[in-house]
Amino acid sequence: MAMRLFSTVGFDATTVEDIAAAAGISRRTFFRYFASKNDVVWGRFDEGLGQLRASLAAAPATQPLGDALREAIVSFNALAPDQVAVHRQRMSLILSVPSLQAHSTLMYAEWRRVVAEFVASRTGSDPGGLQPRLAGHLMLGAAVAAYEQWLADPAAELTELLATAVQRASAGVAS
Amino acid sequence: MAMRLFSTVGFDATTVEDIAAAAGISRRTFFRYFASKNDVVWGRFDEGLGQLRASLAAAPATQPLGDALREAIVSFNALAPDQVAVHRQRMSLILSVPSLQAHSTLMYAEWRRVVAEFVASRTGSDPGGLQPRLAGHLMLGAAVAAYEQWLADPAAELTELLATAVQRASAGVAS
DNA sequence: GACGCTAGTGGCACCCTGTGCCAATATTCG
DNA sequence: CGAATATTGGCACAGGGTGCCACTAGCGTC
Repeated sequence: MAMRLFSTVGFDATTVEDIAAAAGISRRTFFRYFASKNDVVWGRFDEGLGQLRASLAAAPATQPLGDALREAIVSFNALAPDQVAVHRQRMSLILSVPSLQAHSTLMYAEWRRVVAEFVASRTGSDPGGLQPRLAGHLMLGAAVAAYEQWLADPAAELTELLATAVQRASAGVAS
Repeated sequence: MAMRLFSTVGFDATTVEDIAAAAGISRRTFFRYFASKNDVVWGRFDEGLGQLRASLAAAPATQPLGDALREAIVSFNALAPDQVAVHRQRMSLILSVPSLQAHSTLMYAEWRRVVAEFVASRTGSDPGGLQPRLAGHLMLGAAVAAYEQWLADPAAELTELLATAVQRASAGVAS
């Protein structure tokens, strides 16, 4: 609903007042449902993080670190066909609107933490150490690069781009 | 000057009004020197980017891609001993204050572009392609991970952390 | 020195996001 | 039904950021 406004009027040009009016609630109430205007675009991202965490935890211990990460990240970003258009819209906003681009970093921080903790648990190291932290950053970088590429090329397959990018990036993760 | 306020009072608690007053100018004039309060912390970052670009361009063509990137990034972040404390302060703010953390993404975008363009020029590919873009993200991830580690451990050597992190990350950059 | 041009400055009003506070209104439970 | 409790909405406010305009400082020219 709000997304419709964002895509027609533009994110910056849409005020919280507008969104609230469209939703039939007051401005004040809007801020009880969303911590910020930015958060509207992200939906239930934190729930998705739980899935990612679970998916990583479920990886067989015999599976190489890089493979486990790749599979989890790819499936984390798998989409039902009818959601592709919406998701493309969403990601397009996140990666192109400065305000959202900036805000994304705060969302990604948690995402990186999930990856770092998994890597730490696998290597028996401190999640705050260089290797797990680096792994989080590299995996994130790969994912974002894949998304940018996906948005730039409508014909491209997100899943493939992600697999390729994560694959390459994981070369730097192996101890 | 403004940094002093940030480190004593805190970034969020310091208003633009405060900064302007401390600098002996008006609020309105402040915004003619800085596009935003966030930008105060970044100083002349774009000038530094020019150096990075030049440093990369100056790398001998025979030097492997990864080595060229590592050397350029390490020297880009080299500091005179008397600037270490200030820089630590600055980076600590950038990496811990949410508002600055978010804003940093916008700064990093240019940084990544520099790396991507260099990689593209080396591999004769499109700077907007997956590989150069991925290289930008991986190098950035490595650099940020190194910085986080540096801040977490006062005894650590930034140069070494950067070299290590970039070294690992560049495994994913080689064609 | 007087004049006019220009760049820098500051003040003002304004919009927007985000938050604290409190009254009003639903909703649920006894 | 009545009381306890969420949910809501209105209001006022702080703070970042911007457009507009008047004022002033500086500087070259005559």
